Amino acid sequence: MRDLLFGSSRYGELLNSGEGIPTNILSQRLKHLEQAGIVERQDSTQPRSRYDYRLSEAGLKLAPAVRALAEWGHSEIAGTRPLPLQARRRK
Amino acid sequence: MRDLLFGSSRYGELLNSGEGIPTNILSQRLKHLEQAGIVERQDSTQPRSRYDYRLSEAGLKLAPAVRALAEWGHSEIAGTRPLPLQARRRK
DNA sequence: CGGTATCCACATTGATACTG
DNA sequence: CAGTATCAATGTGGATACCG
Repeated sequence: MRDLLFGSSRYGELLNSGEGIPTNILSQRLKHLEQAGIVERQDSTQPRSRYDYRLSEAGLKLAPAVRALAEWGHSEIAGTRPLPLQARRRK
Repeated sequence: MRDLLFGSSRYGELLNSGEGIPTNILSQRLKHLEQAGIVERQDSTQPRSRYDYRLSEAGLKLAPAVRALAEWGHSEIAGTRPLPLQARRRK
């Protein structure tokens, strides 16, 4: 969710966003989030990409919570990074 | 954490706060949270109580995140209740 | 009152290999 | 590129009984 909020929309981007998440876990999470109505998957318009993942309306509403958690982490847990100031614009 | 934020400070209160949480889980979570520096336990000054649990400084800083999550739940998930407007004052 | 001790079920993560 | 399949390890939650 954090990565979807801040620019990633392709599977490969999520996979290499620094988490080191395995492919099966990522795919499982995306599936769960999609079933929960938080993430939407659509065919990609981009050249080398097949799908675009984006947050649904309900998912976008979680942005403040994600941000609050990230800020807490950054202030209380060493080695965690702050979030970008703005969610990246949709293309 | 939610219950600690909104008035509960005794084990029994947390146990009967509507979650239906078993004693072993509650105690385990309190232990974890204490080790994580989010919750503090101290001897109670109250008559029939032995301990008081309260959020540490770091724990209190999670309040906005807890609130944001609760608000999301209340707006998106049927049957979840909103949070009180204010955290209850310390006695 | 505030916990432990068991025991079990299920969820979650992860590494790794493979596929259309 | 975007996944699935497999297997093992660990985490998490829950019911229930018991304890000082």
